[in-house]
Amino acid sequence: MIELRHLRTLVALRDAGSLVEAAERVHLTQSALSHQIKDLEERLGTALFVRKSRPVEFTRAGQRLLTLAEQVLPLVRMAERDVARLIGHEPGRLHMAIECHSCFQWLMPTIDYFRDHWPEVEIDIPGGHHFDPLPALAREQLDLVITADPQPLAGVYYEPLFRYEGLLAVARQHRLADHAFIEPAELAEETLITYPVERARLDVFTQFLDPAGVRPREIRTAELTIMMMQLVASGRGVCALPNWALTEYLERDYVKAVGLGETGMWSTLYAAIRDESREQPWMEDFLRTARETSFAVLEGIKPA
Amino acid sequence: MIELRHLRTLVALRDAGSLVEAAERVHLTQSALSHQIKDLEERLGTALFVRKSRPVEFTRAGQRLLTLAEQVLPLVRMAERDVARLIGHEPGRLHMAIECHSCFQWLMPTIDYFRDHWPEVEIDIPGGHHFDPLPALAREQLDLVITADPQPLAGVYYEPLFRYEGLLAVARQHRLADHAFIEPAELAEETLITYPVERARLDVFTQFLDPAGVRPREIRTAELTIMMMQLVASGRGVCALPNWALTEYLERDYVKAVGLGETGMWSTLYAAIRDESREQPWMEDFLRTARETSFAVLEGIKPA
DNA sequence: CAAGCACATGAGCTGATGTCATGATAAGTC
DNA sequence: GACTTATCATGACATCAGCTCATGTGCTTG
Repeated sequence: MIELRHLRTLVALRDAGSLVEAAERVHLTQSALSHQIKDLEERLGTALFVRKSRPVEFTRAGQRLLTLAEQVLPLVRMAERDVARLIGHEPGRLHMAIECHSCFQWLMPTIDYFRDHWPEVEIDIPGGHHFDPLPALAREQLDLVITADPQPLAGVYYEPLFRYEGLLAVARQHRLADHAFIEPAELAEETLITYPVERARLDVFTQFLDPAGVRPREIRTAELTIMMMQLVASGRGVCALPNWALTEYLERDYVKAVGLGETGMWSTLYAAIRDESREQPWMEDFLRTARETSFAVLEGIKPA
Repeated sequence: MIELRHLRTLVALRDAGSLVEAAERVHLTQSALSHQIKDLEERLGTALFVRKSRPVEFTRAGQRLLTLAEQVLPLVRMAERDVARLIGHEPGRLHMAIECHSCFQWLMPTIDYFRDHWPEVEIDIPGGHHFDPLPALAREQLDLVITADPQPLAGVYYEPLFRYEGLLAVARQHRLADHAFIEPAELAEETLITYPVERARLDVFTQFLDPAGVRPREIRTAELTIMMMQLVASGRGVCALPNWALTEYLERDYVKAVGLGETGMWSTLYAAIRDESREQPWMEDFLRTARETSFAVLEGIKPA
C-alpha cells in the first residue's frame, strides 16, 4: 500500500535533486530512502526515477505520483490545520524579533503565507525595542526570536531551522578574491565590517578569529547589509555574512566571496520559542513553513 | 504524521459502524484499530469519535478527517491505476462465468464501475457455454469464475470475496416460519427447491443435510431465484439461498427465512482466477471493486 | 444481576523500516 | 587514463512502530 510517507519522500527528492540531499531534508539516511523507494517500486512493478542523472529524472510513473503528491499533501495539510483549529479556540499571538539582520528575505514570504492561513493569530514584529530579545521572550513580551546563537535560558527552547555557511565578502579586485578559502591570519591586516552588536554574538569572532587568536586591524560597523556591501565593494573593508545574504550581490558580480577556513564556517539558525508554545499548532505550522520557505528561497543552506 | 492507513481505517469505521466490524474489514484485530486510532488521537490532541454509541459517532475533528479521506483516497486510487496502466500496455481480457445464480445483484454495479475505469479491458460474460467453468478457466477460455466451492486445480487461485449465511426460505404460514433456526431432521418431510446443478455443489447438502444423513422428501429445481420464491411463497417447497439473495423478498414480506443449524450455515464466495492474472493491476482492481460493491450493496455479509 | 458485547489496555512479539559499513558506478580532475 | 569524489545500491544488523493476544472495564439487555 502506498503511504503518505512515500509521497513526501518523492517531493523531497524532486526538490533536492538527489537521494543524498532528499534524505537530509526528511531527516533519514540516504540508505533508508534508497530502500524505501526500491520497496515502493517493487510493489508498483515499475521504476519511479532514473538515478544516473543530476538532478534525478522521474519516469512517467514517478511523475504521476508526484502529481498525486501535489494534489494530496496540501489537502492533508489543510485538514491537519482545520483539526488543530477545532481544538484550541484561544486566539494566538506571534510577536517576534529578528537578531539576524538579513533574515527578512525568507521571513517575509513566510509571514505572508502564515497570515493567510492563520488569520486569527496576531502576528507582528514590534519595532523600536531596546531590550535584549531573548530575555524578552522568556518574560512573554515576545513569542519568537530568530537567532544564530542560542543561550541556555529557563523555559526557552531553540528549534533549529537550517544551517548556513558564513562567507567573507571582499571587493572584486581584493588580493584574497580568488582564494577558495582563507585562514584566520589573513584577516590580521584587514578592516572587518560587522553589524553593530557585541562581538560575542558574531560568528566570525567566536568561531573563526578568536580560536586562532587573531584580531583584524580595524573593526567598523554598519546597520544594513546593503551599506556593508557598498563599503566592501569600494575596498574599504571585508565582511562576513551568511552565504544566502550574499547571493544577490554575488550574482550581480558586485563583490566576491571566499570561504572561512578549509571546512567553511557553518552556523545554525534557530527559532527561539517558549516551551509552552512548542505544541501550539500554529507555531508548529509557522516553523514548518519557515523552514520550507527558506529552502525554497535561499540557496546553499542545509537542514539542521 | 498522519498516514493513509489512518484514513482508510476511519472510512472503514464509518462504513462498519463499530470498531469490531471495521477491524474485520481492514483485516486487523479490534485491538490494533483501537491502538491505532488512540495513537492518532493523541498526536492530534483530540478525540475523533465517540465510542459509546451505535453506530459510532464522529466528532467534528473526526468528520474533518473523513472528508479528507473522501477527497484523498479516490485520488490515490486513480494514481495507482494510472501507474498500473503505464506498466503493461497489453490490453486485458476479463471473461467470466458466474456459478452463483444470484450474484448479478452486486456483479452488475461492479462491471459498470470497471468498464468506466478500464475501458481497454474487454469484459464479458459469455453465454451459452455448456462446459464446466473451472476447467475452462484453467484452459484460458475464461478469466474469472465466481464460485462458492473451490476445487483444487493446477494454476487456479481462489480469492475469497466475502462470507455469507445460507438461509432457508419458507412460506409465511409455514410451520417452521417462526423458528430462529432449524435442525437437518426438520427437512426430512419437506420439498427442497434448488438450482439445477449437481448436489455436490449445493451447500445445503454438503454442509447441512449430508453430515446429518438426512434427505428431503422431494427435490425439485428452478432456474431463477424469482421462480423459487414463487414456489416457496405458494407453499410448494422450501429453498436454501444466501441471505443477501433473499433480502428483497423478506423486505416485501413475501417469504420468511430461518437459519440452518444453531450457528448458521456460512459459506465463502470466491473469485477463481489463474495464478498469472493475480498480479494484473486491473484484476486486482476488479477484485477490490467487487468486494467493495458487495459490502455496499449486500447486507449481512462478512469479510472472508 | 448475570450475560453478552464493545472498547481499552498492557505485555510481548515481529516484521517493516531504519542505520551502518561497504561496494559499484559514474563524473570530474590533473 | 589513473586518481578523486561524488551518488546510489546492497547486505547485515538494529530498532521501533504497529500488530496480536490475553485480559480488564463499562454499558446494555433480558
